[in-house]
Amino acid sequence: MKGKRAEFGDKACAIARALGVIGDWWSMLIIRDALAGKRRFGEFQASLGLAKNILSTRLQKLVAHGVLAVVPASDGSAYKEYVLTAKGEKLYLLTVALWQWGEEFCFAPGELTYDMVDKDTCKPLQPLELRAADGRIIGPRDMRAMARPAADLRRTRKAGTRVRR
Amino acid sequence: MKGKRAEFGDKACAIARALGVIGDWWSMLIIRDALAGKRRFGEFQASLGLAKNILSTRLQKLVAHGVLAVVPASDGSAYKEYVLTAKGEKLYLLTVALWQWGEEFCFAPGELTYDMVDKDTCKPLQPLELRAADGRIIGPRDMRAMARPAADLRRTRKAGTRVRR
DNA sequence: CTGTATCCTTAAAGATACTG
DNA sequence: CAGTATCTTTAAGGATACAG
Repeated sequence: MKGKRAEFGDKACAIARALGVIGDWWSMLIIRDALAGKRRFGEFQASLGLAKNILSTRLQKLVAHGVLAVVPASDGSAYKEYVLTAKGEKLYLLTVALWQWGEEFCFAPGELTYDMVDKDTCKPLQPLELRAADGRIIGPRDMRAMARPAADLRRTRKAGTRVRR
Repeated sequence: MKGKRAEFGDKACAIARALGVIGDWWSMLIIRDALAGKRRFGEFQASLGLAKNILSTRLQKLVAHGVLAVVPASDGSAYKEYVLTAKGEKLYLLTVALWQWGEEFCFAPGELTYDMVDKDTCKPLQPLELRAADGRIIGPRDMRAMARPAADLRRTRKAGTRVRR
């Protein structure tokens, strides 16, 4: 988070690169709000309570990385709205992983919090599960990193620039 | 990441709290290494290439939050080893979410990277899927936050202090 | 080899004023 | 309301010396 210090965007590790994009304390909260349907500068600011210049910087960074896109305001005003791209929307899995972990381990019993629910039924979502190719559930010690070319199982790069809605 | 600035640890949002614990640029990489089996100070330092004092601070913070635990060195030396607690191990889902997103969106075609594979078969893991209580797959726009008491679906708080291995 | 303690640099976070 | 531009603060990150 210093800046001159470590640069994560060019590391060979996918985790490091992802952190280079959304690995600061505000970005994932912006994503959370965007997933909740927020799109205006003021909505984000009111929700997050951070300084406007900081929010401005963060939004610009996320736009530069193709996570958010700027579109004309839907109410006909001259302002911008910030909407998730396909790349940004895909962060919902990360959001949920963060949410479920935080909920399980970062609250004292009885503390009030919010839960992620299925929009249709309003029932809680299942905890995320990781599965092997054959469907077996994979635990923390059943996996490892393995070198291979990045090309094969990825979608087109342009997908990241398509906007939601 | 500044410090005096925003405090995330006491927010009502589980995401904010989780970010208060592992929401900086180094912690998730330490977790990644710990999941890969690293446990010694020097192993982390060599792998991450960060200053020793920073690593020391990060390790202490993770220990303080119950993500890592200090155990006597397994080789009989007087040194410490840092092992994941159950709370820390559970971060493997977050790690994989980060990994899969980074791999899909943060690499140019043809760039070399590492993949997460099933340790037994060495085959790639399935992309994470989010499911509703009834098993339906949930996309980014099929969920929302809902207020409720934190007490009901959480495990015991002590689980976080149990160490791995 | 493991760390901790110091010192330094810098840029991230905040406050705030200002423009459209 | 929506942002940009300045200015200040401060602590995070780094380098390095030092201790067990």
